[in-house]
Amino acid sequence: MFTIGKLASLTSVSNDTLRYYEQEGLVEPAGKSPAGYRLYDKDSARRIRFIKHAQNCGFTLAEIRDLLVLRGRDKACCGDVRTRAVEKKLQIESKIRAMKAMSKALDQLIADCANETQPVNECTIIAALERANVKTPVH
Amino acid sequence: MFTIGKLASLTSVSNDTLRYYEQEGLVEPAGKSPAGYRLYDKDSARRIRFIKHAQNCGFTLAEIRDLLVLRGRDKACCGDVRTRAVEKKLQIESKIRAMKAMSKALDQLIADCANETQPVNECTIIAALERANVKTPVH
DNA sequence: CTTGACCCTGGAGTATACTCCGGGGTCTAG
DNA sequence: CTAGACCCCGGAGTATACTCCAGGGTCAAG
Repeated sequence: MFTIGKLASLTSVSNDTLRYYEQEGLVEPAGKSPAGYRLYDKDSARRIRFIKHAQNCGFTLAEIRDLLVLRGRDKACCGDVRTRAVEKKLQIESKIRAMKAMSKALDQLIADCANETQPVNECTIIAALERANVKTPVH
Repeated sequence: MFTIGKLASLTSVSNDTLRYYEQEGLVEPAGKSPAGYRLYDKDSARRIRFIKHAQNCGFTLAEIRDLLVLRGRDKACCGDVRTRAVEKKLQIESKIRAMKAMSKALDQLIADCANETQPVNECTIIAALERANVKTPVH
């Protein structure tokens, strides 16, 4: 069990952010010291890392809360829980496709840059994106 | 040449957002009508779609402006331009890895949900993420 | 028993990316 | 020539995700 500052340095997240996450229902301290200090354990650190990964994947805190709830339900593994998981997966996959297209486009750009004799094609990136026929999800 | 409303409906973006993008230096109308109406062409629509794709990939508007500038430079294809492209690519690839890990984790979750006899493993998502050993870039 | 490093709460402030509004011009169809 | 649908600008408001105080308590070391 350690205090907030330790968790903060373990996860490269500020104390304020951790308190904010708690306020938003994303993490709960494992306990509290007599003086009212928040106390955390290794699972807390895992949870924070998960949140950061998910954020890095483009999820909002609200969505991440959903994912965590989804993970938390030990039994109620039916209907909407599964549906949400499938939804998220489709979302992620569409993002991956978009990102791969971007990556390819950048490859092209980098390649064009490599042989400096050729000027950069005006539309390298856009063309690559359009070839990839990526669908941007409508929010 | 068409007006802002048309571009808005073509790209599923609001008039306000288009004006905001202009203000932020992401798009310029191809021209203006005598009355001062913004006039756009097909390239404008492409550009907007590019912005949306890039946003969907987790780029900020500031970064997208960079990407567009990068794309725009017909000659100055050296040094920092190339460097930035390489940087972006690394960024994207790290995100793709993280997203693949998320996707796999969700697969597992969905699979667990499929045979409802088994309760959901408490740590399915987190465990998968940790197996994937994803590095979250420090901003 | 004080100093410095830590913790608490509540609330205000910031950056990003829109979104909405008021007040007013433009333009096309009837 | 007027009604309705469109456009303009400037500025205020909103949601998200922090970030930074102020004012005060806790605690281990010297």
